[in-house]
Parts: sequence; C-alpha cells; structure tokens
Amino acid sequence: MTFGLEFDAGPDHTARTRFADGAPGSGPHALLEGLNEPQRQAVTHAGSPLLIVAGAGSGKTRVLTHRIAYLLDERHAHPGEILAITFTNKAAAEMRERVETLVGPRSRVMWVSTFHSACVRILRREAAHLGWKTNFTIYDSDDARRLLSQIVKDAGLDAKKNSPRWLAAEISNLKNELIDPEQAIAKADGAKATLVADIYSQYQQRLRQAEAVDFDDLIVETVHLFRAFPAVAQFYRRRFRHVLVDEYQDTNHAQYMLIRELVGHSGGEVEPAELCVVGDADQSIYAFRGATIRNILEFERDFPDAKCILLEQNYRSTQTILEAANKVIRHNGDRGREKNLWTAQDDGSRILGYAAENEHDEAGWIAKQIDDLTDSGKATFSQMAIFYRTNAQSRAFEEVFVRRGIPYKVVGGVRFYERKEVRDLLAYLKLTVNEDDTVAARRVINVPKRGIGDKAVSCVDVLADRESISFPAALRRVEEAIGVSPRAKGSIQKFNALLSEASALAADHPPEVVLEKIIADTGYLEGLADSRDPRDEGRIENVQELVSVAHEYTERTLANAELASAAERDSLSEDELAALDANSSEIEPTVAGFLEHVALVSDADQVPTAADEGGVVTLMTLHTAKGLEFDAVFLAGLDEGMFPHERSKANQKELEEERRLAYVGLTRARKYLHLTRASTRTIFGRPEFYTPSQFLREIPGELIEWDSPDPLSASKGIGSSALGVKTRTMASFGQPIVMKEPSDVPALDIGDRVSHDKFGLGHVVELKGSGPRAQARIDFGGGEPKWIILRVAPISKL
DNA sequence: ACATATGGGACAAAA
DNA sequence: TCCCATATGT
Repeated sequence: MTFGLEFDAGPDHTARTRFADGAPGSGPHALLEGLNEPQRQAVTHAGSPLLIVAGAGSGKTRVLTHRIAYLLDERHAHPGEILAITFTNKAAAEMRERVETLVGPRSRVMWVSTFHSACVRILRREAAHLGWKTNFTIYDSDDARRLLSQIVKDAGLDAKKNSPRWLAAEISNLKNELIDPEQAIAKADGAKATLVADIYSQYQQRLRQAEAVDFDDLIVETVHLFRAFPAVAQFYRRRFRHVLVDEYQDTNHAQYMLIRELVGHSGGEVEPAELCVVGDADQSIYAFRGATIRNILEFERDFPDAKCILLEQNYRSTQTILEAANKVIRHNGDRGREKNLWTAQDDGSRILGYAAENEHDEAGWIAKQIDDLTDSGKATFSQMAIFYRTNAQSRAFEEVFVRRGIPYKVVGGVRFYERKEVRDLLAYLKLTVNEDDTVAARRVINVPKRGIGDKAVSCVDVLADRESISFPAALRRVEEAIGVSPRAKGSIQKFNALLSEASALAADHPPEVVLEKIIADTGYLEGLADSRDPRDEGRIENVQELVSVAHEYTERTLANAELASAAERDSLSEDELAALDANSSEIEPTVAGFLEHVALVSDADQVPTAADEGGVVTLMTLHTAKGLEFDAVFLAGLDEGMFPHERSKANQKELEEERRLAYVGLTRARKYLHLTRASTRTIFGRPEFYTPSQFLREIPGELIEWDSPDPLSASKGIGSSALGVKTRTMASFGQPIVMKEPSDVPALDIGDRVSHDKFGLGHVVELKGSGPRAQARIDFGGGEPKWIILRVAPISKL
C-alpha cells in the first residue's frame, strides 16, 4: 500500500481491487472504468504523439499506469516495447508495481526508470562503441568539483576567482544545451567564456582518462552515441515502440533531444515510436538545472500532429486549498495553456495560519498542531508533512520534535552519501571497480594517514603526466617515480597491494564483503577511534551504516533478480530482449551495481511510506515534495527572502519559478493546510528580520484563519514567546528518530546484557541520567564502550 | 608529514 | 555556526 504518492487520485478507488488479479483479457471497459472522459481519451489515444496536460492532483499517474496496461492488454504491445521515464526511482518502482497489479508479472520486463538510470543502462551496454570500459565511474557533483579544483590548481589559476562550484555550474549549463568543448571554444565571446570553455575541455579530457562521466554526461553521451552510431539508435528505436515521459515540464534540452532520438522521426528506417508525455507548466521547478518550460509549451509544434488532452478535475484537495493555489498561480504571466482546475469536493476547513516570533516558535506551533491532529484522529503521522524552502530550516523542527516525542524523518539535507567517511569508503570501492579513478585515488591515498604527503603525491603526478597515465596507474608504477622517499614508496606499495586484493575480492563478492575487507585492511575505524576530533565519534556509526546499506542492496538485488527471472519465464521474450536484459547490472549484487545505485538514488526515493517506517511525519524541501500528497501539510517559512528566496527576487523568471514552487506546495495537501512564518530567524548565528511572504498576500484573506495576529494586517502583533530551546545537533540524517514511550524505555542495571539493532550484543558498564535523559554506557565488544540514549536507541534488554 | 590555529565563506533547489 | 582551505608550528 502506497501512501504519499499520487497513485490513487481518481474518482473510483475500487477499480484497483477489481483488477488485482491482473486477469489477462479484461475488456477495455474494465481498464477505463472509473475514469473521467479526458482520462479515458488519454488512456486510449493511439497513433500520434500525445501531450497530457495534467493539473495537480488530476490523476495523471493513474492515467499513465492505465494507459500502459491498455497498451499491453488491448493494443497487444509487448512489455519489452515500453519505455517509461519517471522522475524518481521510487516513482518508477511504484509504477511498475501498479501496472503489474493490472496486467500481471509480465510487466516486469518493461523499462520504467529515470532518465539517468536508463542512460546508464544503455551506456554500459554500448560502452564499446564509445571506446569506454563497461565499468566506467559516475562522478557526482562533489567528485566533479574536486576534479575542477585540481584543474584550476594545475593551471595556476586563482581558485577564489574560479571556484569549482561556479565552473561546475557553467559547464553543466553548456552540457545541458548539448554544447561540446569544441563548440564552446568556438562560440566563446569573451575572456570569461573562453576560460570556461578551456577548463571544460580539460575537464572532459580528465574525465575520460579517469574512465568517468558526470551526471550530465549520462544524458549527453547517450544522445551523442545515438547520433554517432545510427545502427545503435535503430536498435533502441526498434525495441521501444512506446515512450512515455512523466514530468515533461522538467526536462532540459539534452533530455528533450534524447527523447527525439529514441522516438525517431517519420521517414526513418523505423516508424517513430508512439510518444506520450505528461506534464504541467505550473509545476515546473527545475529551471536552475536546465529544465526548460519550452519543451511542454512547444510540444505541439515539435510534434506536428500531436494530440493534447487536459486533465482539469482535481481529486485530491478541498475547494479551499485549490482556490488558494489557483489564486497564487494566477499571478504568473507565462503559463502556457491555461488550465481551470476544479474539484467536486466541499470547501473543507479553512487554511490555518500562524505568524511566529521566531523559528523555534514556528516549529513549536506546528508540533502542537500535529499533536492536535493525531489526538483528534484527523490525521496520522505518516499522513503529515512539513515543507520548507531550504534544508537548513529542518533543524528547528528536529529540536522541537525530539523534545515532544513526535516521530519524524528528514528527507534530504546533509545527505548520508555526502559524509566524509562515507565518501572515503566509496572512493575505495570505486577504485576496486575502476582502476583509473583519479579523483577517488587522490581522495584516499592518505586516508587514513599512512605517511604519503603532498611531496610524494606531486612526484607521482609528474610520472602520470610524463607517461600519460591516470594517477592511480602511476601509483602502481611508483618504482619509476623520481623523488619519492623510500618510506612513502613503501606506503604506496602497501596501498596498491590493498587495492589489488580488494579488487580481486570485488570480482566475485557482494559489496558489503569488499567493504568490510577495506575497512579492516585500512584500519579505517581504528583511525576514527584514535582521533581526538570530536566529529569522528559519530562517523564510526556511519561506517557501520554504510555496510548495512550495502548489505540491504545485496538482499534487494537478489530478491529482484528472482522476480525478474520469474517474469521472463512468463513472458515470450525474444532473443534480442534476453540479450539486452542479461546485461542489466541488477541481476547480481556487485560492487559496481552498488556504486551505481548510490550514485543515482535521489532524495525523493527516501520518502518514508506508512508501512516501512511505522508512521512518521516527513520533513522535506518543496522540491522533494513534488509528486507527493498528504492529508495535512505544513508550509513553513513564508517570509520574504526565505520564500521567495532572496536570490530569486531580482529576476522575474526566477520569481515565477518560486511561485510555481508555492503552487506545488499548496496542492500537496488533501484536507488540512497550514501556513507559517516567523519574523525573526537566526541566520549564520545572527538574528535577521523578515516580513511576510508576498505569496501569503496572494491568497484571499477569507481562506485563512490566523491562530496569531494576522501578519498581513497593518497592526503588528506579538506572537507567543520563544521556547528558548538550546541548540543541539541532530546526528540523524534520514534515519527516522522514533521516541519510545517512557514505559518502553528498558530499565537497565550495570551488568545487564542488551541487544542493539545496529551494534549487536553488549553489556551495560555504566549508567547516568534518568527519565528521558537516561543513558547507558554499553560495551559492544570492539573498542571503547559507547554512551547510548535509551529513549531513542534501538535497544532491548535480554 | 602531521597537528593545530586561523580566517573567510556558506545556505537555494538536485540527479 | 559550521566547514573547509591555508598557514604555521613540531
């Protein structure tokens, strides 16, 4: 059962159970039952490109899944002929599941994935055409910045004036426009553009030498592949007879061209595939990463005989919520095809507003509303969410929720995979798969400390340069390097030996095994334990967490492989198909597959479902909230400068994007919508003052009931007093914190044996504090005993 | 080569 | 406030 995702939007919720058997041959009317007229047309339309303009909550996912089922059942498409692109991996998984309940397990053979996953799959398979190794590495933005920083340093440029961050953004923009380094140099119209183009060119060379690609390359190189090798393009065009794209308004130019390449054109050797895109110009919120609203606005010009269907009935929200959202979005100029979103629902409750004194007060009020909603049975924790503009805003909520015992999960923010210790270990893993990964090698050559300093590294650099080999390749030939001290040379040789052993292990072992070996051989944990840096203590836990994540990946992959082979037995798969799918990295749990998984997970994939987290309130940015829905929504931080964000206010286009973001936020709510602001916020340790967001003003006043003085009226009211919470850093990224009831906190004595979900068995050696603050020092066998907070630890007495 | 001190910039959103 | 890069000392 899925909560949060907008799969069930539709007038008839019973339809799903009716098809639960996936009985093949259920008539067309069965799949169309419970759909409104435009939804039906969208499901059955055949023969020409189709644009579905789907307003928020108009049941688009329902339409997409039913359309796919219809293609399979009524139009006799083979599941292997379908390619559906979704925005997140999670949405892809859910879509596959939904289609499966409609048509049965044969649907497993469809490709339902994100742009990036689909491209990786194609690129790995066709790597030889491009002269690449199959195991190329995917660099994320941090890796890319490190590489750029190295280039800037080597070129002797001022690192301050040419920040890697800025260069990465410039290069990304060029790639999104499908401009390669040569074209960039040719069209550069000033010193700045020339510099960027020059660095871009070097950057691409170094990526190739490291057998690596960045995120943008995944798309760009796939387009390039199709253009340079028409036979390859033909192969995929022949295979994918139906291409469906969700969130079309968020595609950038490169993705648009990729779609065109995949679909093909009339007059080509293969008839063009049937294209169906779904989108809503009002929900376009990714212009900052190159998405262009042009793609949806110009669809009918791009594909001349295209059919356009509008879904305007909203099945999600109350009249009040919809009215507020409609009024806000009306302030935007450039909206493309005007939609008139309506609902058959009642007005529902008024929007509840609160103007807080500061961010602690704001969080406190929201916590109280959450308690009230659960106490009155109006909503459960898992059906509530808090949205904010920037990740930094989550902190105040964490503090208050921990104090009040509200179970929650923060999605995104300082991401797990961005932690230093996690990245270090992933760098080792990357090296076991790709022996030329320069960025990874430079990162961990002296981590933990093994006596290899700048001097030794630059000597190896010289060798790498002279021989035109990658940095790690030069490390392997350290004997030939000039000027490396015998001591450093010895260390490098040990490093090389460690890696080659780990690589050998990686050839036929799952990632957690390789990881454990690396942790043991490098003494990574000991390095952290010996450190006097207070931050290193929490890092030990994260190392363990990474091993668990790898293990989970292995288990899940094995389970999936079983399902997939079952599906293949059921379906009439052609040789072509088998060849293609046998190549998928998901059949066996490998280090390479794990790294790919890690590189391509998104924040949105981490949104809890009611089932897997046992009911927690979800906290996330508005961007992550897209595509989700909740009974109760809290939209926090409605202050001028926070939201709309200060940096978007100078530019009309960006301000309109902020407004669309507000529209997305408002339309996530089913029944209860809350809007909050705070007049004072602590930014970089200093108090800053804010005025109410212009978006608040754009909502008709009578729709909002203020639980505080109305911040929009002239008189300035005083909100309730600040809570005076002491700042405390929450170590939980993404791990939901669930506070136990006081009665569930185990009563422990010294000497008691306990079991901890993460650390295993141990015994109590010391106790301190009482009530919610009670802690126990527990010896789990390895190293120093740890202090554990009993109220939040996953611990039980034996 | 490594540990510690210091200063400046970061928090806009993300695969 | 926190994090990182650089400078300085051992």
